[in-house]
Amino acid sequence: MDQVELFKALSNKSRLQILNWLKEPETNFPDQAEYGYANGVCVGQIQMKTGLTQSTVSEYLSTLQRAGLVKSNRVGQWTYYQRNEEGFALLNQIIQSEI
Amino acid sequence: MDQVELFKALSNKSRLQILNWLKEPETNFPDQAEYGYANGVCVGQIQMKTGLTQSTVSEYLSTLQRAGLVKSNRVGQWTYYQRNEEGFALLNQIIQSEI
DNA sequence: AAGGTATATCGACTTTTCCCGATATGCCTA
DNA sequence: TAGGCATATCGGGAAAAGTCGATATACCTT
Repeated sequence: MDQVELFKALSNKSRLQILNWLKEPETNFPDQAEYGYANGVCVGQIQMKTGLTQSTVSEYLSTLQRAGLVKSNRVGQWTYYQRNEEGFALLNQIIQSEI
Repeated sequence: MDQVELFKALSNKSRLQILNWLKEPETNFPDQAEYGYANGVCVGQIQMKTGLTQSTVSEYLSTLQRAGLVKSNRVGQWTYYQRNEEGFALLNQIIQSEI
């Protein structure tokens, strides 16, 4: 992953919010409860909370995934997203030793 | 400092390079030796190493300063820039607890 | 005071990002 | 297999960032 792309992914208020919300899915996405949180939170839930359009949120999630900050699981017609803590570990490492 | 602005400042290859070079000014800016490194490295040295124009580098340094990642000292007609480690500490904190 | 040097700011152009609506894809169910 | 959802992708208009050359500012020297 390119460092610049990683920081670009973080350079947007909505994307930062999404990452933060996904730290506590139970708290921030209560409507997801009936489907469980094991796979993450589905796009529609995230979209509602952001107030952005579906296409924008889908694209933002792709951006975060390309940056390695989230990972996705497709289950049926839903795509669940959750944080990818390995990506955050890499981010920390970049900041500690490469910047 | 706004988080988004902080990450935007980091979303550019040249600015990342500058920050990295400033970790070891003696190694990366040997021509600065005759003026010392106590106040940092002056804009002209940084400009030469980047290969960008003077105006671009001056603006980039302002961007980094607004983000809190470098600090400047004006001495005569020179402006010396150096890393601001407090800014990096804040960056770490943001990543640890706010993202 | 005049000229020279280092840096900052301005104006402009190009490229990228933001965010949308429309459409396509994939999957599920009747 | 048709229709209905959930998500992804496409195309585009507006705003922001990247980068330059030209000009302004500040300071230093003579």
